Amino acid sequence: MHDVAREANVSIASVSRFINGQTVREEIEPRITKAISALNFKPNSAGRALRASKTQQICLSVPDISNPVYQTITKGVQNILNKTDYRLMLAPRNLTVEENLALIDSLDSNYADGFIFLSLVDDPKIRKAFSKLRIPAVVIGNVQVHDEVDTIKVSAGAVELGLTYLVDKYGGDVLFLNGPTSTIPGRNREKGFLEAMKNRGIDGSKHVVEAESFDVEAGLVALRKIKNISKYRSIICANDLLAAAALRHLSTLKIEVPKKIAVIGIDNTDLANVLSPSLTSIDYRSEYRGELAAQFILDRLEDPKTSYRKVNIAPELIERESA
Amino acid sequence: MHDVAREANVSIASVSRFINGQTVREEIEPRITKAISALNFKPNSAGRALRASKTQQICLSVPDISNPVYQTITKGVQNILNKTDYRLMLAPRNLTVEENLALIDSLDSNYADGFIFLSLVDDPKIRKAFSKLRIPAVVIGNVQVHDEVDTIKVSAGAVELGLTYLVDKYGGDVLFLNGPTSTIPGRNREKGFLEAMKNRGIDGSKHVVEAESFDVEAGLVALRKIKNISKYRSIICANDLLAAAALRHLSTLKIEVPKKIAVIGIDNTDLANVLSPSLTSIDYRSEYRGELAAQFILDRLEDPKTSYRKVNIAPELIERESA
DNA sequence: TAACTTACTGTAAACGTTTACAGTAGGAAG
DNA sequence: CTTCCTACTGTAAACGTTTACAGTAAGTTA
Repeated sequence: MHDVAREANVSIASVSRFINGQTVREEIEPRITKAISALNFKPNSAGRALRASKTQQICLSVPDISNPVYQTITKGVQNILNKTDYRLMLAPRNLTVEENLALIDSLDSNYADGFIFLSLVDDPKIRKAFSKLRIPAVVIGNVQVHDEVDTIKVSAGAVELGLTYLVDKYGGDVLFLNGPTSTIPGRNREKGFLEAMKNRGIDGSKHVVEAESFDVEAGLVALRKIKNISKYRSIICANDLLAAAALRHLSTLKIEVPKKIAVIGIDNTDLANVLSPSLTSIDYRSEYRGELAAQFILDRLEDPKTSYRKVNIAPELIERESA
Repeated sequence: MHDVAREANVSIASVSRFINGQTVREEIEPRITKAISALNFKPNSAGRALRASKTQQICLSVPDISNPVYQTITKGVQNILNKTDYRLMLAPRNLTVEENLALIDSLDSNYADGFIFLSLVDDPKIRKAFSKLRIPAVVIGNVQVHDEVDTIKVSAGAVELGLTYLVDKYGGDVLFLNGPTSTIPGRNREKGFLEAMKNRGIDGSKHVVEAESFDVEAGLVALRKIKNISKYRSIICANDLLAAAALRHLSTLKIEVPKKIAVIGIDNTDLANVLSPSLTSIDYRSEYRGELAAQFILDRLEDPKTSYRKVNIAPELIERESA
C-alpha cells in the first residue's frame, strides 16, 4: 500500500480510504486505480484483520460433513456468503462434547467474525463455553445455549406429521427407525414419536429401534436385529440415510415398497430423489436454513443491535414413491 | 500477551517463545502457564498472521459442494488438517472460468498459506493466473497448470476399465452417459470411451449421450431423449449421480438391473452403497485423494524444497449389484 | 473583506504478535 | 583468575493496514 501511495503520489491514508469506498478527490482516483493495477496490489488480509478487528470470515460447524443434510446446509451458507466478501471457514467435525468445546474455545483466537453452530450433542459445558463467546452466533437446531443468539429450529411435530400420514394411510403398525438417543435430534424425534403414538392409544415403545448413528451402515445393523419385519406396514426413519438403509434392507428381503411396507425419511435431502423407489421425506428446508443462518450473521454484523430472531421452520411432507 | 507477561513478571518475548514451544527458564514456565489460564489468553490470529506471514489456513476449492465426490474429497482434507492447527477455508463454488479466476486472484490477499485446487474447467487464463500464485498449491485432477505444483491425478483408463468389464460380461451394446464435454473430466472420459470402443472395432460415437451437467436431473433429461433404450445391454456413466439417474430411469421403465441392463458408475461415492440395486462403480479413492492433497500441502509448507510430487491413483472397479 | 463551512488531505499512532539483536548469568575450560 | 561457551532474557522494531486528528484549500455567507 505504501508503494501504491508513492506511485500515485498520494498518502497511504488516501489509498486506504479509496479502497474502502470513501470519497477521494476526483483527480486522484484514476491515479490510485492505475497504481493498484500496475503494482497488482491486493490488500493484505492479516493487516486488515489486525487493525480493523474484522477477519471477514464466518465459521461454520457441522457435526459431520459426510451427512447430506449438513452438506445442504453448508451449501445454503455458501449461497449467501459468496455474494459478500466474507469467507467460509469449515470447522472440524464436532460429533462429541469435547470436540465442540475445543471448537468453541478456539474461536477466542479471533479468526472469525461470526459463528454458525450446529451440534448433535448437548452439555452444560458446551452451554457455558458458548456463553463466553465474543462473536455473534447463530444456532441451527435445538442445542441449549443462552438467549442472545439467533436461532433456527424446526418446529416440533415433524415426526407427528409423518406418523399421521402413515397411520392414516397404512394403519398403526408403524416402526420407528431412530438414530442414537444420546443426540438431541434422536431424543426429540423419539419423544415426538412416542407422544404421537400415545395420542392414538398405542404404546410406541415396542415400535422403536435405535441405530448407533445416523448413517446407512448403522441403520442396516439395527434393522437386521428385527426378527419379523413383515409385521410392520410402514417405517418412519429419523433421517434419509436411515431411510436409505430401510429401502436397501427391504429390497434385500424382496419386500416391495410401498406395496408391502411403506417408508418415509426425514430431511428431504438430495438422496430422496436418487433412491429407488424415490423417498417420501419430511422436508426441513436445509438449504434455506443455511441461507437464513448466514443472513442472520451478516445482519447482526452490520447492526449488532438488531433483536435476536428465533425462527421456526415448518416441516412439510414431500410425497414420492416410497409411501 | 502484554497482560500475561506482566502477570507472569516476564517479558512479552518470553511469553511468545513459551507459546511457540521454545525453551524458557524452568522457573518461569509455571508462571506463564498460570497467567495464561488466569487471563484466559488466546493468541490473536491476525497479529500472528501479520507478523509471521502465516495464516494457518488452507484454502480448498471444489466446483460444487452438492456433488458427493467433492464432499468426500473435502472430508479427506479435513481428516488431515484437523490433526494439525491448520484451518480449512472452503472457497466459493468455482464452476466457470470466471469464478476460478476470481478465486485464484483473491488468494493474493494472503488469507491462506496453501491452496488445494480442483476445477472442472480449463483455460489459458486460469493457467496464467495460477502461475502467479504466491503460495504452494496442490492440483487434484487434470487441469493444466505450470509444473511447480504437486499433482494428484487418476490414471487414464478408468473408463476403459469399466468398459472392459461390461463388454466382457454383457457384450458390445454399451451406452455411455457422459457429463458435459465442456469440462475436463467430460472430455477425458469421452476420449477414453471412444478409444476403448475403437480398440474393439466399434464406432463409439453412436453410443454416447451427453448430459448438460453431472447431476441426476440432467442425467434423466438426457436419458429420456433416447428412443429405444432396450437395445443397450449396459450403461457406463461418467459419475455416480448420472448412474443414479440411470437406475431411476430404468426403474421407471420397469427394466430390471442388471438382468436386462447393467449399470456402472464412476467415483464410488457413498451413494453407491445407498442405491438399490447397489451401484457397481469405479473407485477413484476420493477421500484418500483429499488426504493426500492436504498432506502434500503440509509437507511443502514444512519444507518448501521438497520436490514436486505427481501422483497417479489407479482406479479400481468395485463390484456390487448393478453389474 | 472576513468568517465560517465543506470536503478533502497527510501524519502518525495504533492493532497483537514474532524475532533480530544485544545483553547477562552461570558453568566449563584453560 | 580469565576466557569462552551455553542458555536464556528483555528491548524494540517490524508486519500492513485503518483511522483519529489536525491541517488546508475552495466555496459560501454575511
